[in-house]
Amino acid sequence: MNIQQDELRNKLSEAGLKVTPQRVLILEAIYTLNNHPTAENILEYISKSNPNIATGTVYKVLDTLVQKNLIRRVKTDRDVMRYDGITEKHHHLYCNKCDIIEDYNDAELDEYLMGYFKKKKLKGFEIDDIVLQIRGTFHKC
Amino acid sequence: MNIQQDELRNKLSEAGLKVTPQRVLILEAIYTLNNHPTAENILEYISKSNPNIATGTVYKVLDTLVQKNLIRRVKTDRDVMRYDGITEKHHHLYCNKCDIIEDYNDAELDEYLMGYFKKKKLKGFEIDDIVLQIRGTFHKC
DNA sequence: ATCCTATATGAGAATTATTCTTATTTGATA
DNA sequence: TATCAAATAAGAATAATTCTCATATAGGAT
Ligand SMILES: [Mn+2]
Ligand SMILES: [Mn+2]
Ligand SMILES: [Zn+2]
Ligand SMILES: [Zn+2]
Repeated sequence: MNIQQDELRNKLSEAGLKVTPQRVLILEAIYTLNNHPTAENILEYISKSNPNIATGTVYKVLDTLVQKNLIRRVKTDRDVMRYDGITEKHHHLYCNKCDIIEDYNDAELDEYLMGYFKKKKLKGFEIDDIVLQIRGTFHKC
Repeated sequence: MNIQQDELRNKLSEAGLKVTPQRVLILEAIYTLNNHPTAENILEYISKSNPNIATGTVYKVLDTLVQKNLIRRVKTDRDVMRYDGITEKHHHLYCNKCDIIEDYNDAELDEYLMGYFKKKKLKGFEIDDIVLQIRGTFHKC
């Protein structure tokens, strides 16, 4: 995991952020814990190896990372925030039966949508980004 | 507004819910306050005419209405819940500059997407519903 | 029309997620 | 190695939501 550590450190300093152990740990946790962890998930994971990290620090760092586009917030209809380490365009499958949010990549569809909205301009609105929230149920659930 | 009141009462009893003044008021508030109000928005609106409604009741009723599919929760990346009185399929424009979430209807696109995912089965996942979250900026913002 | 009872509400305490405050520590730069 | 703006720890504070329970009420039964 040391090689990744260097990547993480680079990401942070490229974003103009001081490289602190807490920030590295939090980024690492987000990449390791897939399925769009909550602040609490992250805190819990880190606490195992590093029980002295402060709750407030986790929230503060998460905000900073979002601000610098190193991570993203995930839209949900729950009152707990979830975070996404993948900043490249992708969509989400939301399960009705459990709280898994799975990534869904579809370059073909993205291309279609890009073309579709290039033609069909929405009056009064400049589109930055389109994410599909696909609700449904995993067979395993 | 009395004609609508009857509709609201019908909706409630058709859903198997007792028709209480609070439930009618809350449904009415959601339809009146467009832009996907929060519980607080709803409470504030109702309190003008009905200052004795309890906060807990608003949350309780909102949950009940969601359960019975009379309203929907709206996915956001904020920690306040928002509600949608429109239960028919539609998409959302999220503004980067303000907290407006505007409805977007597009039957043509819906049809395309339905066809697209009918062919392209997602392995292990049964799709119920697809909502586009279109992020961007309103020109006025 | 009145009664009955399961259900809903009001009031406010409790909980949960998140933010804020402040003293202390630390990463990066010179 | 010294400097200092920025970051963290600790825990108090706040905001959103949920819970508890005593009282009220909608709607079916009488
Ligand atoms: Mn994702
Ligand atoms: Mn809507
Ligand atoms: Zn599931
Ligand atoms: Zn706006």
